[in-house]
Amino acid sequence: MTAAPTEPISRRRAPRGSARRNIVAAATELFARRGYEATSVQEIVAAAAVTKGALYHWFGSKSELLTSIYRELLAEQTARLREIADGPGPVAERLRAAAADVVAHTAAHVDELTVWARSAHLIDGEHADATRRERRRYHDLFRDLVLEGQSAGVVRTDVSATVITHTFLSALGNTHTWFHPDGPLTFTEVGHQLVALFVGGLRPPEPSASPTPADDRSEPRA
Amino acid sequence: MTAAPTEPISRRRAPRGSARRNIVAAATELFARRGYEATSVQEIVAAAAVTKGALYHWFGSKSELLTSIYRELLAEQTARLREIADGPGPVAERLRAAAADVVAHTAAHVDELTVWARSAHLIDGEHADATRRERRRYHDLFRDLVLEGQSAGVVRTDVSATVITHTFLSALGNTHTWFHPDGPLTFTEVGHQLVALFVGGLRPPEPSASPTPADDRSEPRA
Amino acid sequence: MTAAPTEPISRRRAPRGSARRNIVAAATELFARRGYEATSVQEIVAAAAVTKGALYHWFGSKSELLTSIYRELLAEQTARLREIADGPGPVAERLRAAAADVVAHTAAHVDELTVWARSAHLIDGEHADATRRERRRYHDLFRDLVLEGQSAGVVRTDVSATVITHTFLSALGNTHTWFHPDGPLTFTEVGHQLVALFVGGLRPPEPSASPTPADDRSEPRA
Amino acid sequence: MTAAPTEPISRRRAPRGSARRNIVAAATELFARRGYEATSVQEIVAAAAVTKGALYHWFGSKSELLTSIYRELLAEQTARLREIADGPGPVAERLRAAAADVVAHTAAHVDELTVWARSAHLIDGEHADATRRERRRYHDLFRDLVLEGQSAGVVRTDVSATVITHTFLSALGNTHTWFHPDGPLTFTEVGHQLVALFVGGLRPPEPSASPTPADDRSEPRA
DNA sequence: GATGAATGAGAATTCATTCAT
DNA sequence: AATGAATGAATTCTCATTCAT
Repeated sequence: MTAAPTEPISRRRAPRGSARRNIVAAATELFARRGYEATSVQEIVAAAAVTKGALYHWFGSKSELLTSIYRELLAEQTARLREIADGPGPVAERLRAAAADVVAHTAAHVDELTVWARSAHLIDGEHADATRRERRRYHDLFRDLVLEGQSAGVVRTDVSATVITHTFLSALGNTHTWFHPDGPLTFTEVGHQLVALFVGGLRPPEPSASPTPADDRSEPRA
Repeated sequence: MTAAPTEPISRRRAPRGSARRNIVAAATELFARRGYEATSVQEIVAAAAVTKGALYHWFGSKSELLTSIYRELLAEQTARLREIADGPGPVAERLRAAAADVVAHTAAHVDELTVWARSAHLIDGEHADATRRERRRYHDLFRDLVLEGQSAGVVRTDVSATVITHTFLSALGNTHTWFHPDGPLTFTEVGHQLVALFVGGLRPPEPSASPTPADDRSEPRA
Repeated sequence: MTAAPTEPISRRRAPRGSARRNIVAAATELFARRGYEATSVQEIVAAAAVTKGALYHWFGSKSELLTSIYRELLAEQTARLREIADGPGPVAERLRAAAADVVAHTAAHVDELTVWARSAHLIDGEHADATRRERRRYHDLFRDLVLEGQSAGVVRTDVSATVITHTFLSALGNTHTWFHPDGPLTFTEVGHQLVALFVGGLRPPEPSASPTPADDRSEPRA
Repeated sequence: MTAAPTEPISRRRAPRGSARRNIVAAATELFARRGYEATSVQEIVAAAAVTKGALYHWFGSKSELLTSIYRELLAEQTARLREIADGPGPVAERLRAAAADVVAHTAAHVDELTVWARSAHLIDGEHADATRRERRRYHDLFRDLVLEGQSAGVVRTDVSATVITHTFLSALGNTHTWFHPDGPLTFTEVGHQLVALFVGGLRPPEPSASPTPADDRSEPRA
């Protein structure tokens, strides 16, 4: 199942002008640098060198603009994860690959992801719901891989696949709050360590009680 | 008979308690539910059944109100962690206890923590800086415990203590985005699993390359 | 797979009829329901399933569209009134027929008439002036019939023909503010009563002072 | 039953400053001269020499401002009508007095009434509903007087009291569309004629069929 | 300790209209 | 005869904060 097209209503045709592209680029940059709420529509159009009317021609609202940016990212990330999950190789290998891919994608789009993490809660309406559903699908894809690992006996079963998935994705989704490019570790190194931590954490525990948890269905809210 | 003298659009009073306490309670609730930026001072005073003047009497600004809420929490959390860290017992035990305490405290104050996580980036000024420094101290306290574990050989050394700390705290700090009280697991169960995952993840990996990483100093940004 | 190319916010097409007719129909309905000012050109074209370009191809402006709708109606109504006024029969009979015709025509076109009554004051320019002159001619036609009745002694002369005319046309033009199809009376019944009231009101009063008023020339403003 | 106070929420106390008064005066004048929709909030505050914030402190919205102006008028008019209706004297006399009073009040407030007549349809929400209910009460008061006249045998019964009431009030409410101060008749003269026409129209018709119409309950919409 | 009217700058959004295609 | 992206100016409304009382 491919991601639903991100557009609101209407017809298909590649924009002749570059207005839409400029708007997205400017908004991405500004949202990342100053935050969604602290960026005014006026600033976006000024940076994109278009008029307000043009922005509202392409996006129904400021929040739809934010949502659009995130949905494009999410669609791409989902496609990649699906490819890995459906690929060949032992599940342990695919799990490691999936984790590494999340790390890489996160690194490549910290800005956009940061903005969404901070401001998603301000968005409501149809678009937001659709986005949350898509995000939910992404999560489920990852969780299914963990479940497969549990079935294969390579992933501990005393922690639910859902908790494992959320933990890993949360840790990743929060790097922006602490990672500093000027720190002693590069993002690549941090990424390796995160993958190692994740993979290591999956190993079944030493002999001790390990009740198989219910395969729960906690829903992501954002 | 002419219409009664007309009045401005405004608040509505209710039997009052302690003004300051009411303000904090109302603000906490509203910030958590709608977000800091989406909550107006007007709404806070209406919910707290006080006037704007009263709010500005107790808090210098809206952002100081947010900061105050978080600082109180942070102080409490820091004190508890310090007690655990400085307590008796083997480091492995203290690590587990610290993790469990973070989980418990997080559960008890999701709202306040969520708000800060989402909106800290909007705040600046003295108060905010001080708060960030305090938050940094909290993080360092936890990391030092991890370092102690690494020295004692009970914690893997191929992942930096900083990364371990951030990972755990991030996973915890994000529970609000996915935990559902109606889901199959109670928060207590999820908490247990998170601690297990954390503790399990700390174990040194099977024989493989494990270069001791530099004890980096990545600074938390928020 | 990346998201499909994104598209602007806009209209949606439906199987088309005659563009111009569709536009008029859609505009009439929307203007009547929500008001002229509260209806955007965008909404009109959406409802008519045409594009903005098409609307501006047929009508020079939004106000010209409104004017056009009303002028067509007015022309028809004027032609009918002229026929009745110039017809055979005693003036009393023609007066009653004219009143009945106004009632019938009003009933058939409440929407269009309502819109004009409410929004004519917003319109200016050549077209609007011409329309107001035409409307004036319609009024004069009716008034002349009343004057003829006064000369013939079948209509009271203590009230000026102008006041009589305006009163009757106003009462008619306002039915939309109070008539309810679900009420106890059908529009036909209400119409009969209005004609009866009009005709009855024309009778000369019982013996009392009745100075013949100047045949004034108060001009309709809208 | 007195008219409900026109204010939105909140407490009572006479405004210290003259801001509110100035706003109402400026708005009344501008709405009358240019129309409600054609008058911007900016123009109102400029004319009232207050800031936008002050306007929104006293009125929740532009439409609430319009509604307030009308409601005050309506309350006054209702009070006067009630006094007349409940007064002493034969019903025929009270009917004439009521009509004369409506004419006088209309003359004194053409501007405000014109604005409401033209723009009421743009207003919705709570305030508008309340206003329509109040207007409905006014209408009922008048109609009850007509009904009393019908019972007493001084008013024709072949036309329903509701239709009579609406007709008279509509004719009055529409004077603004045609009366010209520069015309041959003063408003006082026109008023006298309208009252004469109304009173004359009430007389039972010459011998002819006159079925007592159902005492209908058509609801005014505006 | 508190009030609440007033500020003033700026926010998002709407809209009739144009014009290159 | 029609398209639809783009315009640009204006619109209503919000909001944290102040200050005379």
